[in-house]
Amino acid sequence: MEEQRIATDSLSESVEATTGTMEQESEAIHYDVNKYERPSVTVDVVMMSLRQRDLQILLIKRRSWPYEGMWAIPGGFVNMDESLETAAKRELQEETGVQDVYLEQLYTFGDPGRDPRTRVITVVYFALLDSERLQVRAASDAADVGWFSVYELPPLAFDHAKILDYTLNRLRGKLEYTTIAFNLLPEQFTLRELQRVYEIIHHRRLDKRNFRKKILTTGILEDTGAKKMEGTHRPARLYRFNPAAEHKL
Amino acid sequence: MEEQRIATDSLSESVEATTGTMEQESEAIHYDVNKYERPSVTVDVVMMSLRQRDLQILLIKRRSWPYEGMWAIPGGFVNMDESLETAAKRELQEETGVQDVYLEQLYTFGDPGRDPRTRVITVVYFALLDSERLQVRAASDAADVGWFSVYELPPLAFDHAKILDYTLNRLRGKLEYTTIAFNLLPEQFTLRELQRVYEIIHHRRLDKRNFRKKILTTGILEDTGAKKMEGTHRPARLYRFNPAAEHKL
DNA sequence: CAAATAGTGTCTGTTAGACATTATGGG
DNA sequence: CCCATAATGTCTAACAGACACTATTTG
Repeated sequence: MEEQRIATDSLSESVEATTGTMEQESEAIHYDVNKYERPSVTVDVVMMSLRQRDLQILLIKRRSWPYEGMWAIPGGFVNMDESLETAAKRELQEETGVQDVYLEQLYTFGDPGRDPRTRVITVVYFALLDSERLQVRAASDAADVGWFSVYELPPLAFDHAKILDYTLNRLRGKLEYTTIAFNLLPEQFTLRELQRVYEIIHHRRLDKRNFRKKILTTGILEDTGAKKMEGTHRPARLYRFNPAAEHKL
Repeated sequence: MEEQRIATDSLSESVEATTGTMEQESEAIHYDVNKYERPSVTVDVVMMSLRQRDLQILLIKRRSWPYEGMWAIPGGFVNMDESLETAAKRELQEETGVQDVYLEQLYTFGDPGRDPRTRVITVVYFALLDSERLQVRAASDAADVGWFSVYELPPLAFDHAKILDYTLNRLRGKLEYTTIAFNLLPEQFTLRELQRVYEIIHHRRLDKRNFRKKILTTGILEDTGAKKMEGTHRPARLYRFNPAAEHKL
């Protein structure tokens, strides 16, 4: 697995920008911060979770122009004193009340004219939310916030359909060579539940024996000893993700 | 291959930003573009090429504070009326005089305080330059611009070492499942030259027979019929990349 | 004992990697 | 004919995918 739990940590710390066009200035004091017109910068966060055995994302309904009444990916301005990741976490907190989730920077969209109000550059993050912790807040959703299946999306504001397309592809790609899937599950889970994560994201059925063989031989799972009993059938072993074996996937 | 030649084309066109915090405004006319303080946005471009059988990148020497005298990745402000990609292309053009190269958005760094002058958010792109076309301009390099081996870098301004680390990892990863390597070669090339690209980027030797078998069975190469004769030995077949077979890699 | 889901192994085709010799051109 | 590099095939181990039956629990 390439990413840390908070995927951008290792990179966004103290990385500095080059400022080639400023080079004619020879002293800090000569630099005029108001010399150039500046774009607005926002952060949008694609929040995904497994709900009702489906891969769903959180959208908000726009209450004003432009695209009034349409659904959109939640986002907001980056404050002058907060990092991009902090802004994304704030957005997450505001919309879902959840903290400490998998968060990864996806892509930055910055075409002029993309927002009719002013020049807006948006950095898109995506977050994966553990289905169990999310249940708590599920009921508190306001009327203009909703979870939607990524496979049955409503018409979206701006070009958000493309962003989601991109997100889903990224998620699918990383599923194979990272441990990203565990972020969608509670701490303990059964192999069947893990298989379901893969099936829902890839949108196709997998062979149970091959799946279990593949996962178990990597040694990435740890048997908790506990079992999950539900319904009238044989109980399933509960496993937990073993971060120490992360490199094996 | 996931990326197009200009990798961001399919995504950066007409994608729009959400602006959750603006929702209290109900009419366009009420929106005050000067309401919030805004960060500066720059684009940095990591330009890579194969030179002297080495993977090299272009750096510029800083002439002013901060990090005066240190080497840095070239970059500059994004103009209000140009897209991020256009800004990156402009940067490329200014530094190398080359157009129509592989260009891909990498990551956006935006921590506050990363630039002591003001809040600067930088979108980092990386470009791969065909070694042959580059030769033309090689001599015109000014004293404060230089090509450096990614394996022997000078001390870098800001946290540019981390950016390059990230870039190199991305390049290595994509080498396996995309046709990115062809962007470092002229239109026609021998199998040995292609192998060398892989060897230099992975920084280890590859087995000639296995490499050729793997590449040729994908059908991604087209025999031009021509041969490359140089030195006192058997001439090598010249191939060309067949974009129609791109999906096979 | 019926219903429901958990749990398990074999065979086969494909792929990755180790490895050595012959071919063809120029001087 | 010498030198230098191009070009080629086989064997083996690991992995991916197809495929069917037994185990354990509740009611």
